[in-house]
Amino acid sequence: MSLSKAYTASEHEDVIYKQWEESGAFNPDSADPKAKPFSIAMPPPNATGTLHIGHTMMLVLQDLMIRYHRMIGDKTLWLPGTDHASIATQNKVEKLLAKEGLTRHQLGREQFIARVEAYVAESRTRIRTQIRKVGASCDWSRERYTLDKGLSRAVNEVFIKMYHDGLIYRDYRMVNWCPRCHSTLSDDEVKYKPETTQFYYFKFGPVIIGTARPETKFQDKTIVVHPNDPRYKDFIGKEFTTEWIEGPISAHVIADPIVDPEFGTGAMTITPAHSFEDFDLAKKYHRPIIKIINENGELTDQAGSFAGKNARESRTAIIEKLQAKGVVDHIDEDYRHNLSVCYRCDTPVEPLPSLQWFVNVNAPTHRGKKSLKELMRTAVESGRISFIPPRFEKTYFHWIDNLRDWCISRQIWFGHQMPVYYCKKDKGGCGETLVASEKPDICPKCKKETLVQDEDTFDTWFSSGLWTFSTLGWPDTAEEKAGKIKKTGDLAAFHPTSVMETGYDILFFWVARMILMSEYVLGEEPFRTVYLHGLVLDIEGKKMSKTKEETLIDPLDVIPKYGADALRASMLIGVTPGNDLRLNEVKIASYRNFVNKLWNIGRYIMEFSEKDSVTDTKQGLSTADAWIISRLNAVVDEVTTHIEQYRFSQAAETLRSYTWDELADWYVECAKVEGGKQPILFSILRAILALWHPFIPFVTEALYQRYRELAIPTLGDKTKQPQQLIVHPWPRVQKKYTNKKAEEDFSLIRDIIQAIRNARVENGISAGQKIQAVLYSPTRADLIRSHEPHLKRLAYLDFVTIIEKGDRPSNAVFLKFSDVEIYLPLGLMRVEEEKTKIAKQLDEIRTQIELLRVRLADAEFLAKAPKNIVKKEQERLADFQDKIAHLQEQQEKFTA
RNA sequence: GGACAAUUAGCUCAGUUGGUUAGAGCGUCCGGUUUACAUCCGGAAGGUCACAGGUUCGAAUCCUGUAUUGUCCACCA
Repeated sequence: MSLSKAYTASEHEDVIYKQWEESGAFNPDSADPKAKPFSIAMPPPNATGTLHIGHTMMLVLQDLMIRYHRMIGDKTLWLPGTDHASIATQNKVEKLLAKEGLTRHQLGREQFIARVEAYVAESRTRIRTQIRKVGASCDWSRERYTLDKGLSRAVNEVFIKMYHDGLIYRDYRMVNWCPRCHSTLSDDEVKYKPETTQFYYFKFGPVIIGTARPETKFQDKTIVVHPNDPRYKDFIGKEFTTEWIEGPISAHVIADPIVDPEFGTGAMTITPAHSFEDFDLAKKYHRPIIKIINENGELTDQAGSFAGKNARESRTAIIEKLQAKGVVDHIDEDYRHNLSVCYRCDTPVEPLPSLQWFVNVNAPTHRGKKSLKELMRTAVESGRISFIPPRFEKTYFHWIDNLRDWCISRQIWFGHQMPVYYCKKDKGGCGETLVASEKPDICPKCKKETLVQDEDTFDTWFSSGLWTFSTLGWPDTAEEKAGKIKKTGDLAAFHPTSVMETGYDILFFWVARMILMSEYVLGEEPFRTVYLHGLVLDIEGKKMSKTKEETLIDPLDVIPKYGADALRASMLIGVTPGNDLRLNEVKIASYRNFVNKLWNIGRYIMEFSEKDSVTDTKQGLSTADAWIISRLNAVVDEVTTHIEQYRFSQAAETLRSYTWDELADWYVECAKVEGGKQPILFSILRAILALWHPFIPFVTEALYQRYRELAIPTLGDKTKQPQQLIVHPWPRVQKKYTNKKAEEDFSLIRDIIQAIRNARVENGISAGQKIQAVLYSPTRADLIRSHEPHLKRLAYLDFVTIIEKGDRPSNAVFLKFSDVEIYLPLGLMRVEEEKTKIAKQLDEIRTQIELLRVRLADAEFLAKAPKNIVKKEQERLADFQDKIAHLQEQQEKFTA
């Protein structure tokens, strides 16, 4: 079967993926057990539906690293999975239910969870297919899900461990509450939206106070001012009665330096239950915490006639009422601040006091008495974990410094339920709180069957924080004795993982928490390198969103159209770590062309190159042969270094330039002239297919399989030819093929041809028209003579004269490289244009010469610059002077 | 308010520790179906590397400041 003229990705991709999967290549168990391990835990996509372009980004980068390491012979594991994503998934299903006119409360916890599980099962199936579409070579036999039994056990074990270590506590504290999700949110789960709103000034007893949230102020009975504020000095400690929303209220004035005299009127009231700062103040001065807003966002009985009404919606009515009482001093209509909203549903967050579970990040742990904060910090400070790009280390440290205790309980139904049991007093129990991995039948204290499990579930990041090791069989694969941990199985083989590759947007949510968990639980880092990629933006530089269909790139639309390889290339080339990527369809289409070009290079080599004379190689290599092989050697070296240094884009750029500019444009053309080049062409093809494979696995695999069918002997290459490219050894640098002489010789031939082509176009010679050339060179005539057929074909010449000495033609276009002079006697030569061109060149070179002369006359430069640089500059000057002499010579010929 | 990026050709972006005349892709212009590829080939035009200082023999690259854009963090009632 021959290859088609154009590469149609959709005809190959699914077939090839199936072959890979069935071959077992994805599973590290098929690698040499003694090989060096390389592992990546795939960031588990949320089980909320479908993959988007951001997921493709991570898959593509990770697959590149995984394929490279597999090819260099590492025991390579890429472990895939999905995250139950408690709030996100619950919200999604709630939205679906809403379409049926149902709420989760109507269904009840059990039925609701069943609905969510069904939805998740469907999502997971869909996600698996989508991951395959991108070409991700992950080990499906080790796929995990955060709600798997083993992983759920891991969550309980860690919680219990922390509890007994004194790191977990339950407290009535201010939390971020989302009235829509009906749950707490951690500090990181709160987003801020700039907003312009009203800021109200009220006459409150003797002072005027300002607020943006009058609906929280029903029971404000304390005024705070700055102790040194002269305006209020006399009021401090005084008590008074004032007219307020629901009638007169008595309040008194205290002083605290927390108040900023510059802000508003410099006087504020304390709302203990609905502001983080006020809560702390209220505790400091022993004020009662009175809840004005409940968990539904409604006003409580404390709001008198407003009780039961939505708090935010009541604001206008409250203001009207206060206005009627003449309490409103004035209203600032242009108050700009940030509104706190839920990161999952955009609903304004209500700070309110609530009884929740927290992780203490400052208390000493059993790991050398270091706090969790310190553990997180030292893992990076010590250099055990490094970031790419490194600047994110600063961001990470800054986050740690500002970290407060982590609220881990959520009032969400879907997730890991807290392993906490209460002996209920209202059932006749003793009120004991019990933390245990399994529910005990009876209360161990009062021996009654009165235990009820805590209804709350864990913050989803608590479980995903364990991802690098819970997926490798922890806790069964580790044993801790006297502070020493013994790992077994996959955990011993693959942890710490090698690289964590993810978007910088979840640095805090996830990356930091994985470091926390692994350092605490295992006393080792979860990964050695953190590679952070940027966001995928649309052409306008905005984050892609489903609502903007015109600029949205959906991998599932694009892959069938352009191929997964094209999409992969467009996300790998011209992209640098940590920087956002603007993506559009035009870019993907251009890489489709790029893939097709590679296909055709392969197709030419395998199906059109001359098949005879395998023996030719015995006669030695031609200049072109030696050159392309020498260059390949350099390219293998460069590409390998770039990949090892995580410079993927530069690796691809190096390869692209070799494949196009050297192999396709020059060597293949020379091979046509010289003939009988199959062994070399095949050898090079195989190497570049291997080098390209991590970037564009499908087209390279498709070509390789055809290659194997043909079984053409290659040049001195004894490396194994496995059935599939995915397990082909990575090309190695072979120093004996490095040939600087051939590189120099060939570049002279190339320069000559290019100069002739250029002169042809500039003199209006049509592409098909053959011309004559006279080449003069005292030292390189033999080399040129041996490339006469090349010159003829590639520069479109019908007659070439090559001489060492003697007369040169006059009235011809004249070009020069080192001692090679080229004369093109063109009948219709454009004399004026030639003259102008020469004059322009002379100008440019003279400027350069002037610069160089100044530099080389500079004593400081000569004294301080390295010798090789000085030497280079001297050579350049000589070169320029040489050139200028020839240009002048040429000029004279025209004027003659 | 603090921090971090980015600013290089019309567009999207590279440019590894400072060292030739700063590169690529796309786009533009001119020419072309030469038996792998028009999803192609040949040729060309196009940049005072945001701005102002500084360090250096030498700066797109290092330092300081400014401007613009973006992101993150904090947040005052």
